[in-house]
Amino acid sequence: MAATSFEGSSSFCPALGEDMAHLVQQAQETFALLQTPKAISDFALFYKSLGDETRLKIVALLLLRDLCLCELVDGLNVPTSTMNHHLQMLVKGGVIQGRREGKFTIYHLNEAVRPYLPFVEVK
Amino acid sequence: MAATSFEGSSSFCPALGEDMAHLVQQAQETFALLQTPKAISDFALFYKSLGDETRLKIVALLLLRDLCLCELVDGLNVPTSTMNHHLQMLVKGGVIQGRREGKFTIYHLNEAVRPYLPFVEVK
DNA sequence: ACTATAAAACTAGAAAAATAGATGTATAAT
DNA sequence: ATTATACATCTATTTTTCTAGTTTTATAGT
Repeated sequence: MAATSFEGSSSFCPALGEDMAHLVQQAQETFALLQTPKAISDFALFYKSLGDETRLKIVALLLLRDLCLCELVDGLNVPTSTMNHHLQMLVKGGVIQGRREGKFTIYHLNEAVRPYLPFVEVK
Repeated sequence: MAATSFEGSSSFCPALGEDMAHLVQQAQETFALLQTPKAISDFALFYKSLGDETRLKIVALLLLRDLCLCELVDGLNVPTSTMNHHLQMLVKGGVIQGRREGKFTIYHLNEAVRPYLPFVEVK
């Protein structure tokens, strides 16, 4: 019945069904990213949170020193609610943390992410 | 006329207008990211292109070896046109490159981006 | 060579889902 | 009461995904 030599594959690609299934399995064993649904969703959130020009400017300022929301509003000239929205995206992405100090919330870059910011000058 | 001590600033934030303007200027001098509109847009595109679960899976597979579109379709089980769209986003983001070989387009990870992929196991 | 066929990749367009940004209100600290 | 932040909601825009159709390349047959 089967007209082709490869069961389950109707493709003439370089690597057929069997080969790709094997490669996908190898990737799952190699990268923590692929081992749980949460892992991959966390990584996607991390990159997504950095994929916006305003948020990159926020990160650049936080690389120099910790800043509160109102300072960032002042420096980058965006509305408070918009700034708050962007800061929460960066918190969800694991890029920054906020700590309450009196009536201010001071935002701080997670040091662990520094190596993954290509625009940081490495001396 | 001015009721406050700081012209142009109505804020009692830790750092006021003058201070923030200075910090923003310092950031512009420090980070190439902030020096041209194209630079920041390129970085945003880079991160945006990685901020999607399907595209992270593509990158994981391309870390193992070069693959054509149809192999990725076979391995990740998404429609051809959807895969093509994601591959073009990754190309625009500077994460991968494609080269035509006969009727295939082989996609290849740009080696320069490896250090910025946190999910790569470093041995 | 010429034609027909099929595979692989690309493109166009639209529906569905997610996000950016604005407005207004609520909470917390001084 | 004032200031700083958080939140809830809404609209406009963007992104994701899919269907369908087109182009390019390779192969088979004549």
